[in-house]
Amino acid sequence: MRKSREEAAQTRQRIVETAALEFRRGGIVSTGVADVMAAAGLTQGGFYRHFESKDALVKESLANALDSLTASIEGSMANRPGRAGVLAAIEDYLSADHRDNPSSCPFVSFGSELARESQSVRDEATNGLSRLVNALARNLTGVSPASAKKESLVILSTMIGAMTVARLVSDKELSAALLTQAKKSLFELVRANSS
Amino acid sequence: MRKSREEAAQTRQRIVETAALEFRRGGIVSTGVADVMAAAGLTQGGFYRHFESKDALVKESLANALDSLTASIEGSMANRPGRAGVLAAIEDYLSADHRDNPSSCPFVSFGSELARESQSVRDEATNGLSRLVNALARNLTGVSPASAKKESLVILSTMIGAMTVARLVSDKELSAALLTQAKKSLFELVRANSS
DNA sequence: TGTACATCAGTGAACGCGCGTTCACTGATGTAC
DNA sequence: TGTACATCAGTGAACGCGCGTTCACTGATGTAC
Repeated sequence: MRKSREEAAQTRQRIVETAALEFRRGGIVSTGVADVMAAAGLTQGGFYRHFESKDALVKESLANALDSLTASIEGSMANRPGRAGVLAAIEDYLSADHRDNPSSCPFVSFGSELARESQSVRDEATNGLSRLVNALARNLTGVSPASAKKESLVILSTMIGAMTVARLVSDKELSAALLTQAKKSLFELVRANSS
Repeated sequence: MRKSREEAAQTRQRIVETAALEFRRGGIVSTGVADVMAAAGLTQGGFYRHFESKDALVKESLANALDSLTASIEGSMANRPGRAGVLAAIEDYLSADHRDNPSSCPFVSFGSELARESQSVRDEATNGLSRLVNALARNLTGVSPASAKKESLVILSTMIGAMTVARLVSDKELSAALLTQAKKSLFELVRANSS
């Protein structure tokens, strides 16, 4: 039954990535350790060979999900210099595709649950948010770095809020309007601050 | 043991109001029926004399919380005509007091959980959001009613997103900056659209 | 108006179930000589 | 290089516990005459 060290490391990574998806899909509290392990093709008993607790998995999978999100936003900005890159990132983030995709922004998937998580999980969320802020700020040209970071905070707040509400409302038109109006408003903000 | 009809109706109302607070404090999934009943000074067995299921209580308490929020925002706008009222509502909503108060906006307290709730709960959330949108739009003078509603969607998205993230980050300065920058940005938005 | 009975708000214990975590076990991997 | 043994990744069952819901019961309230 014992697997090689390399296989074990791969298994561990698979659990983290599976958890990053499952927690976003079903929420942190509602998704059990057994759910994650089953989704990773394992039985629950083996979980504690890799992690100290569910909390430790939440922390690691959150870091993983936030890295994915940052990479995704950097992908949207790639080859689009300065503020054009930010416009593209906003466009992609606030798309209907992103809304309907469960493997998306962890702040949207379980943002209100994070406020009730452990200190270490909230620290991880804070670090991940800072990475996002920096990624956006790098493309917010024409203002000081400090101003670019402040502008990033507003952009992220609006994107996360609009997407959170667009996900929960049961009216499709209202949901689409939330994304459209947030997009339009952020476009104006990003363009206005460039001059 | 039996209580009069009037007393029973008061008990029911007390359960709804207690639940509206407890669900915001602890989240929907993590707060049990027994928790709510105990907080209301009752034992869990009596719950089903008043409600068909936990889902029915979630729905009613959500409506109650959203009514409170709308009343609170209308209170901020009272005696401040037009856009000045909206500025006051934004100021109050994005305050540190509001962030540190668990009995606040349900979209912040359990917004990401709502996306996974039943259709009827999401319908209630949608109706409540529309009431909020209308309350704000009434004070957004100088533009058409349709434009005022669209502007309200952006204001609410930014307020909800900023507050959600401000609640979850463990860095106090970052949390304060999120509220401050969102406030500043929305003030500019509300003032710009008035002309 | 008074009385006999039905109703039902609320209690407290129990139901089946799933949770996070623990543990005995298996057998392939890793290590010591 | 080969062998004997220790290690440990993963399994499957069990632990105590809390969940949403049900139910028998109590006794004050409501109703019918």
